[in-house]
Amino acid sequence: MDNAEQKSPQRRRTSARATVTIRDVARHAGVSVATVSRALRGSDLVHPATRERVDAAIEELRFTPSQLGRSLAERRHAANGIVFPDLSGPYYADVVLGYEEVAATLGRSVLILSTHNRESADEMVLELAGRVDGLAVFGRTVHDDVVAEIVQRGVPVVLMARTEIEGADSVRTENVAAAASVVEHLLADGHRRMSFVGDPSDSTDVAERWAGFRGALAQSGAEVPERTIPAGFKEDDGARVAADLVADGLPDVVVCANDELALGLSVALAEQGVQVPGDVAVTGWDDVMAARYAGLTTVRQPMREMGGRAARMLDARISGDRSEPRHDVLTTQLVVRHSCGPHPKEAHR
Amino acid sequence: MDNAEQKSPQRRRTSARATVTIRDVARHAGVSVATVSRALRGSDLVHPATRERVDAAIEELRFTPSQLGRSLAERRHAANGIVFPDLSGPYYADVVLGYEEVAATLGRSVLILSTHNRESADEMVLELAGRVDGLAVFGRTVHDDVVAEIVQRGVPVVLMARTEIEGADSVRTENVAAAASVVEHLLADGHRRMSFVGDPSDSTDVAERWAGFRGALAQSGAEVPERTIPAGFKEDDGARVAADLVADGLPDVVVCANDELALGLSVALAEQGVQVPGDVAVTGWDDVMAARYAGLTTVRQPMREMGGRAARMLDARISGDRSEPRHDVLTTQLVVRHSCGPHPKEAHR
DNA sequence: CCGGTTAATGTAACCGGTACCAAAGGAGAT
DNA sequence: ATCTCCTTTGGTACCGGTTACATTAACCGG
Repeated sequence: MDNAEQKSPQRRRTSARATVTIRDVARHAGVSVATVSRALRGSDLVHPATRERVDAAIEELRFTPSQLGRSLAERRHAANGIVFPDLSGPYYADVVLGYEEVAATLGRSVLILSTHNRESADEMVLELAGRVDGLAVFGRTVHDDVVAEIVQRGVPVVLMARTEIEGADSVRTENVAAAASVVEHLLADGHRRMSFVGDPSDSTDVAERWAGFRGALAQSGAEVPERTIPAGFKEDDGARVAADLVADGLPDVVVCANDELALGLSVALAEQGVQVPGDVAVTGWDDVMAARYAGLTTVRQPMREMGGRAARMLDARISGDRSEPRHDVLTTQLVVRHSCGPHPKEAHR
Repeated sequence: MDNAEQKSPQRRRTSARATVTIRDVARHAGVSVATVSRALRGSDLVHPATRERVDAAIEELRFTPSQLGRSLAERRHAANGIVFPDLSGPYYADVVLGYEEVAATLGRSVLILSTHNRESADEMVLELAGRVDGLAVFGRTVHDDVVAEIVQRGVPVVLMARTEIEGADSVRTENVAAAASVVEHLLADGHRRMSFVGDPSDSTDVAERWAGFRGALAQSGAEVPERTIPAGFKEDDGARVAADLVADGLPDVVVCANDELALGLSVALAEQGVQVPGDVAVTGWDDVMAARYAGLTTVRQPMREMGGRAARMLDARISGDRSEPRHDVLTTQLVVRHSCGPHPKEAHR
């Protein structure tokens, strides 16, 4: 016993930053570390009087249990990760919001990682996977084999807005039918020649929207464009497209892969003297806040719910759910505003 | 030696999820754990041939070092936290974006926590503080004494958009002069009776904007309202204010504490037949994307840079910088748009 | 052929918790 | 008074890495 005290030669305790450990508390309270641990966890195997002594020691030493030690012993991180291509724009923020909200409620911290277009993205994601109990991955941020590797390592993964991968849950929004409803609405308004702006190879979502767009046009007998007008997701990309459109001749409608694109396009068109919706109708996708103020016709997606659902799915897997992977599809909603032209309501009802 | 093998009775290894540890690798490569560790860290104290054997073993066993074990041994988390009142709205997302971008570059993971208005916010933040090497705290999300506690615990803290606290760095944006410039611009346009919407007790920023607003009005000799029209930060809050304004009589200008408020207010006014800027001018703050499309006069703040700077400050502290706390103030910029009335440029130039 | 270096590796003690198992002590039963 | 049984507590082996220190082997000049 005396020896034990000798062994830990208590460095100058003047006021140095000596992190307080559970052993310090135990010594101070005159009990064993096991008892302190039990008191911490609220076990009922501790005598009230003892618990009081321990609590007093904790208070006095200002002890805070190390999350690291705890996690290592419990073999769990109590944290989930979420991976994004990019956090800019209003779209992703909502997903994170929903995710964080639910995760926090479930007692899990949230680690975020935005891959931008860094080459090191794959490594960063793998590293992240080693710090969490579960991982939500948005879109095509990482290669399929990286996701497979993580799944294979035993870390639950849920994919968001991305094609399914063996062994992982997924949540996405409905695109095909929504695209069709956009087209149908436009057709009913008398529009015929439609272009689609966006790059289907960029994301599963865009690919599906393009497919739905083509399908609906084909079914109606209207002219189906052979290819999309390729573009990214930013306002700048929209502006660039505007120039080409004016040069090449305007269609009746430009259906855009997202709102930022559509908004950038509209502004650029206006600057070149093209009236929206007078000369050309424009639609977007996402229903971001700016779309409301710009009067943009668009498709609303429940981004926040998507995040929340991803967090819940992960929680279930981490908690031991071993059922077949789930693949949820959230419904979307056409929001008609001014940018697709005055709707002749009388014409169809 | 034979005994050692007995001791770890290798559970069914059919295909079970037996996490591979550094000791497995060591055994497999026929070296000690120290050597494996050295090989992992890229120490030059490992013979090339040995390194090769170790690498082969790592590859074969698909070994990934546990971040937990590593962090515990190294006594660092390699992660930073960022705390928000709420992640909704375009404003915070930008800060997180800037923060994450820089933190990732510096090799630190990012943990986010949104306190919403949960009662347990304080505990959650304290818990978070135990998982990170440094913490960025936005606005009045947590009480001063909680921040002080964290600082005192030795965790570097940087405050964003919040009054300074002993021992912590801070970054904020300039408010007083910006508010004055808004007022001056409006006065130059001939406006006189101005109201301010927002709750100064809500945030340091709002308090400073209100102060700058009053100061500039007082200096010009114009009438200074005694109190603000209290409101939160959401579009709904703006809509509620609109009703009161119409009932009580309109001023010439309504200066709002942020853009969402201003936008919600404008729409609600329009619905009640009040023209903006014809009957009343409206200004906001933040310059969110929707403000551009709504033509809202506002003040632009470098949110992204604020986040980035916070991340860099934290990094310096974590890396051992012991200099006096820094308090950075970022400059803001008045953005004049349609909502404050046609600017009679000729009048003053 | 030998003491002194230097390179390469092994041993084991941490890091800060959790939890299994054994042990001590008191109450109640016989 | 003795024997169970139950409550409470202590000792200690983990969790999975890092690293100080010891050890061994090879190489050097004299």
